[in-house]
Amino acid sequence: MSHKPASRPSRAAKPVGGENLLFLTDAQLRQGVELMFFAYRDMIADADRLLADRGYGRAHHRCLHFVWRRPGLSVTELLEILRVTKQSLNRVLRQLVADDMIRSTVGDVDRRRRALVLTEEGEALARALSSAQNERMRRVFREAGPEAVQAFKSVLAGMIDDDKREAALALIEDRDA
Amino acid sequence: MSHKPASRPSRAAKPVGGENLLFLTDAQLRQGVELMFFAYRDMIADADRLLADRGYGRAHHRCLHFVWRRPGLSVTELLEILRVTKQSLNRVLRQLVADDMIRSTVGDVDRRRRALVLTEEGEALARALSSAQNERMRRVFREAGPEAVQAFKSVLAGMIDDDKREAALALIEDRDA
DNA sequence: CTTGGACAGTCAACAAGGCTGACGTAAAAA
DNA sequence: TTTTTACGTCAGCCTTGTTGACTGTCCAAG
Repeated sequence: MSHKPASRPSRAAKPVGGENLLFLTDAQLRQGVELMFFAYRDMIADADRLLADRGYGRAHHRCLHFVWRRPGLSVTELLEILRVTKQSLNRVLRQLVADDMIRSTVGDVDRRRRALVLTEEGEALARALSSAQNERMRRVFREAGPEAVQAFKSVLAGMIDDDKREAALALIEDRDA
Repeated sequence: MSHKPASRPSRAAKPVGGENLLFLTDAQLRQGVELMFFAYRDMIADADRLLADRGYGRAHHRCLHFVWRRPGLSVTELLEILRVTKQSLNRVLRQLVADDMIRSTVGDVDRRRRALVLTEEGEALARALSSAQNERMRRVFREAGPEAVQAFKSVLAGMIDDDKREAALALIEDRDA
């Protein structure tokens, strides 16, 4: 998927091996990295404001979000998604359970596992956070158009570690239509 | 906010005003946000490994990076780019100066300002960090092709806060060709 | 059946790096 | 001269990352 044959025999600017590879200079690559920094910084800020109101941080956000998207997942599964240590997650998780945002129940088949699900209040917050970020996304996507959005997503997907890409893409799949 | 199809007087489920707006559903937007999370997580990990070897963190990385890209910038300018408080920056900056990575000299025209520049050692580290991230970017960009890269950058630029976009784009401009 | 290893989860203690607020100094601007 | 600006620093707080030890559960080999 994704590709886009990089065709275009160029001819003008700076042909290299029959192709224009100007978009692969160090400066171009660096710009990509820096744009990720700035875009991520501002994107996350929308939700941060909502979280601050309730005394939560980004860790709570990430936790709520993925429990929302994968109700019933275990602590270990969540750890793999977030790539933090158990205690980092557990501290936040304990808080969210105490605040009645997340319910943690003993697993049916394996009683060592916990099944994590959002309460109604938790889901309301998860949805509010998602909406805050979607507003920005919607404006940008609309201005960019469907093809640019597709390209944007392909490039981001390509940046995920090879051995984790499949899991990540499966995770973000739309599941409730 | 956050509705579903953002208009559409129903009818079928596709064309609106002659265009297909399926790429603007909440699920699509959420996928964009999540892809940013996963891509950023893995992109930053490359540099993190290098930093950990020297006992530095991401704060040091950001600091080194922007002093590298804008040699001679002042503390206040750096604060505006990073959006952190003076104390957060100063803690890290003091360390980097002590480690002889950054040199802080009194400004020429305004002696209240400090002009921050990298030492040779600092520049070597900044380049190494950049290279680590460029490797991933290069592979992804090459696979995506120039048009997708252009789209990717446009979308990211669109995500930056309106009132900060100009400054950010000016900052990432190639300056030494 | 028992026992030992592996796995899931919890908790304690610590470090990094954000934050606010207050204060001091030097230099520029009014 | 007075005020404002740029910078540095102290004290103290909070979130969120880390490691390491611990409990409880499952499963398989003896």
